[in-house]
Amino acid sequence: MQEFTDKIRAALSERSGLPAQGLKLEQPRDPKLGDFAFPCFPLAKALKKAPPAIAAELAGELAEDLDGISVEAAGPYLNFRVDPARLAESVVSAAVEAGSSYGSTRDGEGKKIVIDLSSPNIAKPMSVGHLRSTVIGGALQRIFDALGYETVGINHIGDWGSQFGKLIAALDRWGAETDLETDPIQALLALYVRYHEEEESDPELAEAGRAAFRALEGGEDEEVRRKWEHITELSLAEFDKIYSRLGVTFDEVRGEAFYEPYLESAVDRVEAAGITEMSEGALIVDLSHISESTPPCLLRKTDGTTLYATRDLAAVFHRWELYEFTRCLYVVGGDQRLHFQQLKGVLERMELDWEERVEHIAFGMMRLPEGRMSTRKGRVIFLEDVLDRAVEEALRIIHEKNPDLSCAAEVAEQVGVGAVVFNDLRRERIKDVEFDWDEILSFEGETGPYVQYTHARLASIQRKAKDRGEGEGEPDWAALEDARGVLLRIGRFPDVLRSAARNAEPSEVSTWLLGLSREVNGWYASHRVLGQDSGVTTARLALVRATQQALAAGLRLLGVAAPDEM
RNA sequence: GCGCCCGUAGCUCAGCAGGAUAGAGCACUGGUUUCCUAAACCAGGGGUCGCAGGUUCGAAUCCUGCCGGGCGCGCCA
Repeated sequence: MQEFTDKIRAALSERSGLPAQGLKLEQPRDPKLGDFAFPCFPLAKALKKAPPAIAAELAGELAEDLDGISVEAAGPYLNFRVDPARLAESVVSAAVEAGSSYGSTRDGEGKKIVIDLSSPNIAKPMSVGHLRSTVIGGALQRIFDALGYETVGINHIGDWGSQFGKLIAALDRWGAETDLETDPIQALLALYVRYHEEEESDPELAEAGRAAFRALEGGEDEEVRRKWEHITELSLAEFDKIYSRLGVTFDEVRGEAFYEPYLESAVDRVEAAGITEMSEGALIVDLSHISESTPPCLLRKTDGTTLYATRDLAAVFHRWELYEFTRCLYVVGGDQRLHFQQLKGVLERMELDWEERVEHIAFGMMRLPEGRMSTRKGRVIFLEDVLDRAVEEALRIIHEKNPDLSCAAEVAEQVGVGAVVFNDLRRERIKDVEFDWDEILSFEGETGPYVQYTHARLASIQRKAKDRGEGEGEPDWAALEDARGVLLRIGRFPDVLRSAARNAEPSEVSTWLLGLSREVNGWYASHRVLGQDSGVTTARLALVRATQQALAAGLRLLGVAAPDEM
């Protein structure tokens, strides 16, 4: 479709003298007005004429330049309409030829994008809260891949810090009475909760926790190290089960511990920049250049051990040296805004010019109706339970609506998990979401299953056409005149992807999928594909195919399966 | 107290880097299946775009203040 917009821009640029790139083509309010619109207001000043007069004049001139595109002035607007047959042929062919890679470009060739995603903490179960980073990050990685970037998805496991000292202390004290093998994460969680319950009234326990972390960080105590490694292995094995259901893979799975050997040099590097100071016994970087009230970044505690910020600093240095990224995206909740502001603040004070390539891709918090989730207080919803219930519900509906479906269990998994994933990617990532079972188990309206269902019906028509040997004639492209809405949606996909990547916003893809589904469902309800005049059937079938593939391409980027039957 | 984020229909959200009469879904009411999957489609009601100023030919969109909600604020991660 870009061929048409390029043509319009070029002609407009020629006639107005403005650079083609800056000309913004919009969609007319009412689709009846045209396919693209150009408001003439910005030209008024330069030409010293009223916008409607400019529009009228340009309409006449442009009509000569644009072959196959009609122009009409409507007040201060210029409305363009592409010849229906040309639009149909162009959009449908592009989508069908590209197939599952429709929307892909080479925009990002030679550029690297590092994405920090998921990043759960060891020894804690994955809650629906962790879903967000995993699913948003996974979608972003696929979107950037599709645009030709080289991406590096890093799962930065929270496997380090004083909490593991606490856990080891708890294990030392109560390990004998704990079964770690049957359900390791639940057992570890119970230990963690118990530690916190007893810590306050038991100074010895608190000291044991601190001592264990010191020993862990010191690296000389083999015993402590082994316990920590065991905890890590148990947890990672559990996480992998979820990741495989979500279809998420990583290029690197690195715990914070991985950066442990780099901590000293990271601190040295910051110190060498001459921006550190001692404050109340701790090593800090002052950040008052950001604002008077920005708290300093702590690199080292009074007892000499490092902190979260130190490790993230070591990690970002390491990533820069390894990849020289174009963008380094941290898909982390908005509650950590200050942390990333401080991290970037330190890089800024070090005068590293790549500081602005580091971005915090913040997302809203997942909350329960009764408030914030809290693992310690047992106020959490486990991701596994949500997936299981969604799949169960999908299976129930399949039995009800399509009892003959052959691979029902497999499709139920695709639909159930798809519903959960899509639901999370449906709204702008920045918005907080309140967890709601009814919403997540709903498969009607603006949901993943709605898009999947649309896809399945389009796939079904193609199967039937093949059986009957229909749709092999010369396509009568003009017959797609009244599928304009569908065509324009399909044609817009490459722009949607670019925008989604620029804004690191997967919801732009979900919104597009819902719009295309709505559009094609409306068309489907009033047009029959099979059994028409050969040219009409062929053209409609091609549209069906193009739409089906476009939907599949979009769903794939979001990490949602596109079953052919459901 | 200070800082950041959010605020569009009863509910959940779109509204594309300011542009034409603010759009969907859910819920509610009514309709559509001898016809390619009714997880669908069509029709209907429902809005002072939190409030007040400002910038502009033009503001849901940009700026300022206020209100409401969320999050955060040195040795946790």
